[in-house]
Amino acid sequence: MTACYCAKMRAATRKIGSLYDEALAPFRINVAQYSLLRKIQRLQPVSLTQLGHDADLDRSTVSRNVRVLEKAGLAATAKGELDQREAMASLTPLGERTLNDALPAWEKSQQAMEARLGAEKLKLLEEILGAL
Amino acid sequence: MTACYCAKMRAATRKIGSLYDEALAPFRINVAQYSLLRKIQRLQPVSLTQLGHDADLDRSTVSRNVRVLEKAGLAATAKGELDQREAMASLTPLGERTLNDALPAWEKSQQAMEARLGAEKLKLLEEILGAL
DNA sequence: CCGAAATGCGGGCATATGCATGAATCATGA
DNA sequence: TCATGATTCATGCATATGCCCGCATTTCGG
Repeated sequence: MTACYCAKMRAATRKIGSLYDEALAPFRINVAQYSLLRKIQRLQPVSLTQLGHDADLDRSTVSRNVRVLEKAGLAATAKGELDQREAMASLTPLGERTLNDALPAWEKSQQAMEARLGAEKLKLLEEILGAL
Repeated sequence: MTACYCAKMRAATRKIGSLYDEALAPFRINVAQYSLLRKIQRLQPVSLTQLGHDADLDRSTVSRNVRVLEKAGLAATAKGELDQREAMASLTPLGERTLNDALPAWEKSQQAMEARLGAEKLKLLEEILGAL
């Protein structure tokens, strides 16, 4: 009986995620928050729906995750000017600073991945993940 | 700026997971539950700690996930005979039957992965995930 | 221009996950 | 035997995630 590809991916993702989380812990964010902050930074001001599309996340998930960032003072939301229904997210100065401060830790994690897998496999992994 | 390997893995895992979840939905279980049920089936009777080791999950996570399976009537726990501290998990007849019934759906999902990636990449993926 | 359909959101409900803590039990050494 | 330390769990706290529903706003057809 073959092993479950999905279960393996889930386990590997948990493991890798905990490494990134550990590296980002000094900045009081986890890798999910780091990724979301990056997306907000790149797209701001951005509606939650758009963030969800970009991150492949359910809109309600984005809504709650952004709220956590708001509570932490890293992001802020404001009603859209054109469309009053939209909640536009953007980074606070603290959010920007946190991303800057955390960058080396993130890069270190990226390098840890490269060290563990090697450039070749890493490239393949990216290709495979992209194909999914 | 390179993309975050971890974020990509997380996104890909969510996507794949939802495919398996969809396939397993008729049996009222998701892929996390399917995996846990399989592990229990393979090791039963098995302590929650051992399950956690095997699944690379926190003990408390296993504890709660097993409780969900119990509520669904798919698994049961009993105090260990040798060690009263241990909660030994095993499948109920319904759990066994559910696993049997769900097997084709799971296999279909596995085959979908093969169809999407091809045998070669899939083998690489397994190798890479194993190396993590 | 106005009512219906579409869209964007928040909240409720449920599971998954990890960490820290405290209770129960077991093992070990004095 | 008994106190101490180790082990096994459950629970509280927090985040992540998805689905569904109801509300507000926007858009669009008549």
